[in-house]
Amino acid sequence: MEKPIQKRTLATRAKLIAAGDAIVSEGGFDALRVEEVVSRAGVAKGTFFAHFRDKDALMERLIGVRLDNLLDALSEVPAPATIDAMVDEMLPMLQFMVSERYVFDLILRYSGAALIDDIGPIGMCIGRHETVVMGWLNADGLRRDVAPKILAEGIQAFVFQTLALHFCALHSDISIQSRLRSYLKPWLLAH
Amino acid sequence: MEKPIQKRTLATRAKLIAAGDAIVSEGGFDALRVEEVVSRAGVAKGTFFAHFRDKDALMERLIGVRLDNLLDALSEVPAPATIDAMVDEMLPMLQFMVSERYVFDLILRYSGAALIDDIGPIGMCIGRHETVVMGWLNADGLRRDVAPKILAEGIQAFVFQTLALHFCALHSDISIQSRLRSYLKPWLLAH
DNA sequence: TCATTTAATTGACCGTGGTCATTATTTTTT
DNA sequence: AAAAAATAATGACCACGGTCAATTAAATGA
Repeated sequence: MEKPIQKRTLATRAKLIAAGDAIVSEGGFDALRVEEVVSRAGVAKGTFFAHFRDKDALMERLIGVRLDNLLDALSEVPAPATIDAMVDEMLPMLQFMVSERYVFDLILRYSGAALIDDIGPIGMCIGRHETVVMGWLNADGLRRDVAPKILAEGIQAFVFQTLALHFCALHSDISIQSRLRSYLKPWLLAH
Repeated sequence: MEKPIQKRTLATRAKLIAAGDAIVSEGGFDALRVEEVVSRAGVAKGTFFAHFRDKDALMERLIGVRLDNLLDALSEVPAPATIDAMVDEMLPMLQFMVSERYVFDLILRYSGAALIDDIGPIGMCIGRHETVVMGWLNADGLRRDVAPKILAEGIQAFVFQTLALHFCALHSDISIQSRLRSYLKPWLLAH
């Protein structure tokens, strides 16, 4: 069903991604310029857009790789027994998400799939995260009156709320962890 | 403490806002171009940026006005007695928020204040909304074990989650109302 | 009223993402 | 192996947000 992709195509794409990755590790995601990517990759500008719909599509891939690494680690750990432990496990991923405002905005925008058939790397990661978290919801003391799917979606909602408020000067006196805990305890605990 | 603002300044700003408003009502927020705004207002491009930090600052004002109108209506109604009624009351505002992807993204990005002293129109509206909603939380049957402030922030989180999923093809089979209800019932109801 | 200071306006210019007709390369057909 | 068809790469070009030194108009002081 798949058309055979030329080796040249793969090579070019790899060069573009490598170039983008290098730029990001030097100056952060916000510093990435398409012109810089193509000049480092040694291709013309048009080539970039033959491989990626737009700049954000490359961004998504670069961010997706990092999220995937964090998720690999996350899916290894045993289900945390308390909300505090749950928050602690999620912390590295949250810290990456707020490492740059640009990154957070992008994750927010692409966390849902735009079209059914082009769910991007970030959407995939959010889905993976939801699955991992859903697997934690059998711990003792957690409520059983709500479907795990809804519970997991709620956790997502609170994560995004927490991170959004983190960027807000008015509310940045509270740490990410303690704010997230203050949402998750009433959401998840049986009472 | 305020420097007296020239009448000319006010007039120019009003012309810019009127022009922007006209463009938006003709073609939507996404269709607004700064060049078009200044040409309709009969001023030079630089003038625009003397009045607004950037394009989004005008956008925020235009969206803010519409949100304020919706909030005026919302703050008039008596506190809804059920979750269903609560969702129904919020619906007009939610529908505006998802009227354009562009609008939703902008509201999301500016719903928190960037700096303590420049909380923008959208941030103000989100704050107003939170206050209105917080006033609803004394209804019978709602939980009392969580601070109203946290409860209200949670409602915000679920609203954004609901709207985000609304834009996601994978999840758009469920209506905004029913999804929001499925979050708010477990969040707000005593059990 | 005129000179001086302060504030508003101008528009040529720039950075950067994205397009597309043309050219070059690879694959398929004969 | 040559011709034809399909795919990839090119770079001049455009759109559009945003900047800033120069200019013009308004407020203030004498």
